[in-house]
Amino acid sequence: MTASRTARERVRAELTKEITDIARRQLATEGAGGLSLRAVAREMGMVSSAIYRYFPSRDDLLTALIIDGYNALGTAVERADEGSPPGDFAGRWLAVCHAVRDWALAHPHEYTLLYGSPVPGYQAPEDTIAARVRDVAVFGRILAQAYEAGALAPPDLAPPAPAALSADAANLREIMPGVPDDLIFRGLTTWTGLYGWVNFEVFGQFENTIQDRRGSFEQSARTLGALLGLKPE
Amino acid sequence: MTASRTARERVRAELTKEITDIARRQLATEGAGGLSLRAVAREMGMVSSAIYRYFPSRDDLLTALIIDGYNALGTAVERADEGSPPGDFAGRWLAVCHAVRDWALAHPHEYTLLYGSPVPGYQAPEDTIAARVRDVAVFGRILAQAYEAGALAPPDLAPPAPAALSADAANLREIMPGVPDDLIFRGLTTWTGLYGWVNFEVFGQFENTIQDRRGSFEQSARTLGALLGLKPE
DNA sequence: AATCGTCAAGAGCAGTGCTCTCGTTTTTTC
DNA sequence: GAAAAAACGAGAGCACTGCTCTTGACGATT
Repeated sequence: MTASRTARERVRAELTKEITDIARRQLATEGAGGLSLRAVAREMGMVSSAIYRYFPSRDDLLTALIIDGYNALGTAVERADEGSPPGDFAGRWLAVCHAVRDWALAHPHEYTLLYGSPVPGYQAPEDTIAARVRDVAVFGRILAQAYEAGALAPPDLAPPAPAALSADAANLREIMPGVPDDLIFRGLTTWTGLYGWVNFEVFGQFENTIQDRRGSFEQSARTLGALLGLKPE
Repeated sequence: MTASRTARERVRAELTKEITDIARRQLATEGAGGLSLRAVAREMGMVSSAIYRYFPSRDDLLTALIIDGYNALGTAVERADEGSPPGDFAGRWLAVCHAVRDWALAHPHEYTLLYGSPVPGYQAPEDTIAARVRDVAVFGRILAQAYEAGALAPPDLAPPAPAALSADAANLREIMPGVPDDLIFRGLTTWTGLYGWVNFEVFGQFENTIQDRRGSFEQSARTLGALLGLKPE
């Protein structure tokens, strides 16, 4: 079966892709709630029930789009990271921040699917977790490498992470190997801070408040980077 | 008309409240997408079309719930702030953080309505902005008072806010009067950081990652507070 | 060549938001 | 106090949704 894909399998793969493409376009224009299997079928010249041969339910289609979204975002973040000199950790962090923001602004509805509120009645299955961690993995790598290289000079802020959190720190260390507890939690704060900003911007919370979004964002990203001890070169 | 409310006006107000109450219950159990005017009507023993006498569309019902939500969250945050000694700025900040998180965890679907992705095809009307700013107003007040009292010792992080952002800083100063530009943007970073965390937790991003959510959150809140120069007493 | 699995099509079910009309009731106006 | 006006609940109906089931045709496998 691995050898020669039958014609049927080929056309099936093509139709599946066509469905997700149309669905992604609908998603981009209408948003997650406006995604309609019937409309997709209509646009394909199919009858609505035929779609169910390819996606057993609307949620399964959504899941496919979500996985695609995680991968697209992950790829964008990875590319951005690779575009900076490996030793310029502050620059890499900033590049990652902009990659996340740029991608989110370019694909607001897909971003919403990933980091916005869960779709009504839908809950992400396990299939998504593999793709979900790609962006944060990049961040963890930067932080771990910067720490290992001794390039971090984190400011001496008040409270170190209490010992009670060491178990969670150990979990998080999978993504940031070798990093001490306190810095792990700073990293967590930094990461959620990044997405907090992007959420606010994508969801329109800055509508009448901030004009220079990119400038303010960069300022925020730099501040968060400084929190980790990342010094611009 | 202000004098004697007619019987009709009274029953109208009561029915309106009953509708929003039932809708809020539905929202709590089903989520935003599962909110159905027909279901509300059914539960009230009314015919579905009658609801439209009170709310001209589903979006208007949602708007009412959103305004209620902003007010509930605003009240919770204000109460939390008042529960701390006025001079203990770090304590007030921490109390506000926990108030936001506690309210969000207690009313996840309402929180989603406020800070999650916008509901499909729905965009918040102007009516909401009055209630929307209550929580951030509390934060701005704490920061402004702390600065005025000379209680802030913000760490010397790398980049001060560039002059290009001074216009936006001036806007934000409405909420944090007297605070210098750089601190205003640190405040913005702090605030978005808080909601970034809460979003991650409410939307299930921490599901298999963090066990001690409250502890980790507090660590993050303290770190963000330290970023502002808030020193615990 | 016959069989078996896959497929598109169509009808149909239950549900949705929303509109319109039709009597009835309440409020306002004269 | 009677007449006009406004508000109201009920009901039918439209267009739409996700989803299921059945039917008949096509393609792949033995």
